[in-house]
This record gives sequence, structure tokens and C-alpha cells, in this order.
Amino acid sequence: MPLAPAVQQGRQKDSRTAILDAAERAFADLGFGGASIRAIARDADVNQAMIHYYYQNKDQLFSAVVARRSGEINTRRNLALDALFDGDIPTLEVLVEALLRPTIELGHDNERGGDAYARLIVSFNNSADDRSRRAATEHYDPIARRSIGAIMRVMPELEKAAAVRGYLFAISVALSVMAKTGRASRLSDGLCDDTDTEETVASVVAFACAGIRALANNKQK
Amino acid sequence: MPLAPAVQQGRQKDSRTAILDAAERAFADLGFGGASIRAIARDADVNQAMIHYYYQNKDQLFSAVVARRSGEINTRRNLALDALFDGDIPTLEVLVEALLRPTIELGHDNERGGDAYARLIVSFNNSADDRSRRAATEHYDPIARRSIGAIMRVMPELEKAAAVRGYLFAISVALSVMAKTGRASRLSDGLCDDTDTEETVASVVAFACAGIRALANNKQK
DNA sequence: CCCGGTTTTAATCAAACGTTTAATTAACAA
DNA sequence: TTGTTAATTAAACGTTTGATTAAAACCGGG
Repeated sequence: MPLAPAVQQGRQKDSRTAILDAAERAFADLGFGGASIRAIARDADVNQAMIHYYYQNKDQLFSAVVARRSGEINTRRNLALDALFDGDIPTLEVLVEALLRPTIELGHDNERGGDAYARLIVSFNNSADDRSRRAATEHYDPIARRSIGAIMRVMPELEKAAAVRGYLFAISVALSVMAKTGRASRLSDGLCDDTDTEETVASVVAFACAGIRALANNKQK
Repeated sequence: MPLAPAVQQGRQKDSRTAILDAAERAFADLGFGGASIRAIARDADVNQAMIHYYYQNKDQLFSAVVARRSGEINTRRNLALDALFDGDIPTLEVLVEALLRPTIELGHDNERGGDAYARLIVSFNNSADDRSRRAATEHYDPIARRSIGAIMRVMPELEKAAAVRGYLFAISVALSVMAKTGRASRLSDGLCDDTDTEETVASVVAFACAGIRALANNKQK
């Protein structure tokens, strides 16, 4: 006589998200090629055939992992952009913080598996293989285009090429603090506090805004 | 009757570097777990046992790939630091350019397999697994510490934590332009030119220096 | 010419891989 | 209860993996 589960159709959803959670950790820690379906199934406490049952194959599992997190990040960023531009044009600081905060906060939210996804997004964001390029194009290019347009509205003197560079530079800085490798603490003998979200956001925003403004002045030299 | 090779001991060194070249491409394109010894041997036109003969196992092969490129980068950076501080204190722009130029130039030097190594260094620089952490610690922490010290000499008002952050931010921006994923060109409809090394160096240096100065002003707000 | 050490080769090992299959179990409607 | 569908399982498929071995080919110095 097995223990009767209290919930009604309690089996499905638990397995699906348990697989996503385990896959997120595996892909982040070992890379796509280094992560194994078998180990993911073991970690998720699920039969390995379940992974193919729900996600068909390893590639689609990877895509599902990215889709889950990118969805909530981009929802927050789109809502923030909607709100920022319904009245006056905001300052660059307000805009950049709105763009980077959802990303940085997810990276610091360990309850939501954020630090694993952080390393994952850094990985495919800087890779050139088909799978990585597809993940970036599909899940992050639309919001990137909208963000670049927003930067140009806030700083009309910025040429488009400079705005693109500024956005990508800012994102790469934000991503580097999402993936907590322990290097900052090591190099600073413990002085740098990765865990303080507000201090991190403030530092990155200050750095990125000053950098973007410098790109505007850089052309006429 | 085989074609007689003109060179004297022509077999050894060709195999060793052919293996390193092929491994560099494989690790960069597929990650450590995705790259296979067999494919590397095939690409290098070498028997697969040769890889174990020269490099024992996959881990030491990876380490050898990193050691080769990091060696020449760090040699250039150390020489530049020696020269910069033998007289007056240089400006932040001169210092930052000296630190970032060797990295960016290697990434743009396709003859030296640079763009493959660029993606590789970005990958392990933002990963937390043992192998990646060891590569960063062993091959890049010493020059990082010296560079952070140099930044603090040029900007004495910068606290150490801010200097560490500034250095890491600057490096992450430089690395992001090394790994040419084609995203900048895609998002700018071809306006951003990844191939112009001088323009890239100028943009990154301007962005990074303004960002570092902003970190100095950020504390008293 | 043959010798000694290095380099290269083909063959093979056990283990792990992604995926598929067919059978079993659980849940709910009729 | 029975019929139907979805969820889960154990077992196996063929392939590929990193690594090892023992023998062959190559080479310059005696």
C-alpha cells in the first residue's frame, strides 16, 4: 500500500520542473556536452525516459531551460520600458537600471536557481555555435533591439553603432556579476561582497552609464 | 617510396602544435565536455593515441591549450607595465589600453587562432567548475593582481574593492568583444564593425576608463 | 649497417552516452 | 467495475567516449 499523494494530478508538474531545475544546474556546471541525460535524471529523482517523454531530446531540453528564465526576465524588462516611456523621457541612469536590474536580481536569487542560470546565460551569450546563437537570437534579440532603441531616445546624440556597443558592453558587465565565480572575492581578499544586490546594481549602473556617455564623446577625438 | 620530408626532426613539433590548434578550436566550439579526443585527432590529422602520448589526458590537454596563449598575453602585459611605471605615473587611459590591447589584439588575430581562444577564455573566465577556476587562478590571477595594483597607483582615491570591480568589469567588456559571435553586427544591421581592431580598442578603453572613474565617485552618493 | 630511443600506428577495453521500446502503474469518467 | 488516457518504469539498442596496449616505423649516431 503506497502512500497516497494528497494532490490530484500530482505527478506531472513535479517531474517537469524537477527536470528543468536539474538540467539548469547540469548545463551551467558542465556545459551542454558535459551534462548527461542520465545524471540529470538522477539529480531530478526521475526515470531518464521521462526526459525524452516531456522534452523529446537534449537540444529541446536545453531550449526549455533557457525559455523558462528568459521569459520572466523579459516580461519584467518590457513592463519597465512601457512604464518609463509613457510620460517624459527618463534619465540614462533610470533606463539602464531598469534594463539591468531584472537580470542581476535573478542572478542573486538562489531560491530560483538564479546563479546556475546566470552561468548558463553567460556561456551561450558568448558562444558562436548554432545552439547558443539560436538561444540568444530567439530569447534575447527582441528585447535587445527594443533596449537599444530606448537608449537612443534617451541619448539622441548617440549613433546607432555606439548605442549597440554600449548596450552589449553594459550587458556583458551585468552578466559578469551574475555568474558568481568567487574571483572578485579572491582577488580582493574578501573585500568585494557579491551577495549585496543593491551595491552590485549601483556599481554596475554607475559603470555602464559613464561608459555609454563616453562612447558618445569618443567619436570627435 | 614515401616523399622524404625536407626538415630534420620534422615529426614531433608539428604533431604537438597541430594537436594544440585542433584542441583549441574544439574546446572553443563545443566546450570541454562536447569536444572529443577522437575528433581533435582527426582534425589535427594525427593518430588519437598521440594526444595521450604528449598530453596524458584530456584535462592536461586543456591546460596546455590555455597555457600557450595566456603565456604570450601576460608577457606582453607585464612588459607594458614595466615600461609604464619606470618614470612618471601614467594616465588611466594609457594604463587601461596597455592592459586590454594584448587581449583584444589576440582575439582579432585569426592567424594565431585568436578568435577560437577568445571564446575559450570567455567560457572558463565565467565558469565555476574546478577546471575553469584552476585555469583562471593559475594563468590569470597573478597578472590580475598586478593590474589592480597599477590601477590603484594611477587613481589613489579608488578603494581596493572598487579597483577590483573596475578591473573585472573592464576585462569582461574586453572579452566580450574578443569573442566575435556576430551579435553586434546582427543587432546593428551591419553597422558595427568587429574587424576594425583600432576602433574596437578605442571604444572599449573609452568605455572602461569612464566606468572606472565613475566607480570612484559612486561611493559618496 | 645496425642499434637505441623516440614517434606513430592499429586494435582493443570497459564505461558512458542519447535514445527507443514495450510493459506497468496511476487517475479519472462512464 | 470497466475503458481510456496519461505518467512512469526497467531494459535494451547501437554508438561513442577516454584511455591503454603492444607492435611497427622512423631516425641519427656508432
